[in-house]
Amino acid sequence: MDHVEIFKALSNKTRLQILNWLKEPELNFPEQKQHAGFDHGVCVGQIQLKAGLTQSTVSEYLVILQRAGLVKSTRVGQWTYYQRNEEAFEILSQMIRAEI
Amino acid sequence: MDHVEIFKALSNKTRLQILNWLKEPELNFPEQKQHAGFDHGVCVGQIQLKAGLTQSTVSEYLVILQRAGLVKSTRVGQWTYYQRNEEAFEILSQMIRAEI
DNA sequence: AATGTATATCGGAAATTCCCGATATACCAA
DNA sequence: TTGGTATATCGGGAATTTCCGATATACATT
Repeated sequence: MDHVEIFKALSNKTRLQILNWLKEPELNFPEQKQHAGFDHGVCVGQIQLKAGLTQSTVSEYLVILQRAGLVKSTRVGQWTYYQRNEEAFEILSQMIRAEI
Repeated sequence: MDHVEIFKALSNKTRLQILNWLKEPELNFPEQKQHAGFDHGVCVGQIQLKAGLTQSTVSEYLVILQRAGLVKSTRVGQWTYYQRNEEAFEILSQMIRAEI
């Protein structure tokens, strides 16, 4: 786990917002409820709508978060669902308390 | 407290090292012991020697860490001593657990 | 006052990040 | 197979960060 890579992933307002939105998918992405549940997280299109940036930028941001280990992705049909990796935040919290 | 500013400050290998060195000044900066104690932290020159970067770069990095609230500085004579702001790390750890 | 030392600030070249539009890939439906 | 939708990747202009050398500022000593 590369500390610098994690902090870089967190050094962007939009990426922090995405992580925050993914804490409560039902609340922040109500539109997805009709098409799919939230079992595997939220699909890129929904996140893009809320972020107000282009599809390519949001897709790239999600890859950055995933490479840092902060989110996990699941492919279902033509959709990719992203969800938080809560374990990573717990480890990061401990790491800041003990290692940094 | 600006989250993005804090994470940007932590997104650099040298700055993470400096923060880590400042956890144990006696161990990491033994040379300073003769001239001054560690009551107010470690002076810029000592940190620069260990970092192996130029004086201007290290001074700038310390300002970045200070603006993020991660270190505190004390001016004594012609020296500026920097020490960790432990409270900030505790708050950051909690913030990652609860807010992010 | 003049000189020396410690730190801060300035100006800039190179590298990286931000965010875009265009295009490629993957899957689904008719 | 053809066309439509969802996501990923590519290429790049603009902004930011990295790190440097030069210079400015602050303090101490003589």
